Amino acid sequence: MTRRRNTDPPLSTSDLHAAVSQRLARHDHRYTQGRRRLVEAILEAGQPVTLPEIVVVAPGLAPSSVYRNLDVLERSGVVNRITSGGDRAHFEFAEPLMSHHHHLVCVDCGSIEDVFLDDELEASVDRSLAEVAGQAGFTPLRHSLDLHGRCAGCESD
Amino acid sequence: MTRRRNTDPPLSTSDLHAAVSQRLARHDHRYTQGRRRLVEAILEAGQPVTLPEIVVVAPGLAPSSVYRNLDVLERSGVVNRITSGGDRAHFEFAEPLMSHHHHLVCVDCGSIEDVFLDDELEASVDRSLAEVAGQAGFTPLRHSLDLHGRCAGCESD
DNA sequence: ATCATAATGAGAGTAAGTCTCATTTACACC
DNA sequence: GGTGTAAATGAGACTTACTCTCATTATGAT
Ligand SMILES: [Zn+2]
Ligand SMILES: [Zn+2]
Ligand SMILES: [Zn+2]
Ligand SMILES: [Zn+2]
Repeated sequence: MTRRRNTDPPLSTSDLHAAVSQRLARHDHRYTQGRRRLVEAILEAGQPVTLPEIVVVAPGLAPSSVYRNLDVLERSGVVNRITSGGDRAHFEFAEPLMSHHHHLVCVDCGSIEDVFLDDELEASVDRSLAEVAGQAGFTPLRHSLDLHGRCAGCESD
Repeated sequence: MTRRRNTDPPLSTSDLHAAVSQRLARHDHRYTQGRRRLVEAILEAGQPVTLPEIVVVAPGLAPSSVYRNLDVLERSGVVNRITSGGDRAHFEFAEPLMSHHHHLVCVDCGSIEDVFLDDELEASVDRSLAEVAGQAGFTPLRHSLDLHGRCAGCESD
């Protein structure tokens, strides 16, 4: 598994758009204005976002279209859907558009924050998971590692 | 974080019931017949189960009561809710009623299988997570580590 | 046994997310 | 720049996993 590292420089906005366009084209999808605005809304957020958060940042986007396009972007490898944060799904850019990382999930408010672990630990995790997967006849795609707890805001209440 | 290990002997059924009863009592809840049957259904499954799977194994349990009781059991520290497997939540016994472990999540069928990693890796993971949590002012409770991929059944299609 | 309180269950209600379909937009070709 | 074709859009109906309500029943303490 080769992946973007914490120490890699971030993609520029134009590189991001180019990469998204390329991935959509590979799946015979068009990079329309609505999808551009959706991608920019996720980029501006800088953290995993829910649908209402997207619509606030990018008003005028129809919820039904945003849902459909998040689906298209997910299937095209542009975004990841995160289901750890309560009843609303969060979305963020998928690797390699974003460096490999993990999440602090608040059990009270459901907010999700990105964190980066060092590459040695990631390698050990992948090795161990590959081993148990092999024993189960399971074909690995990616791992997710969340720390559940209370964020600074909720802890102080 | 002290936790049950892979190498610990499993709890006997009567020990399980006693532990569940104690945890419920601690939260001023009663260990009723319905809750006993629910706990036994989860025990018999031996893997994380969804509500329909519970109702098949334990017919006669009213879905509304099962949902309510899964909630009570979760708040009492008896079961964990797993939301990684598609649109239905899966439930399993929480630590320390079950040894600490992780999940193989099939991206096609949503099934979830338990896997156990060695204690050294778990310790490294906890150490790294504690570090990034501290930097973010985040209070850790537990980690979750899933491997997403395709199970043997779905891969062969 | 009695009592106070918690649990039950049938069904109504909620809300995140999906589907439908008439209209609009994007791209390929000229 | 026009034209044609297939994909994308969006308003709203629909689905469904789950929660809530409330009249009835089971539970455990005394
Ligand atoms: Zn993230
Ligand atoms: Zn990782
Ligand atoms: Zn498990
Ligand atoms: Zn672990």
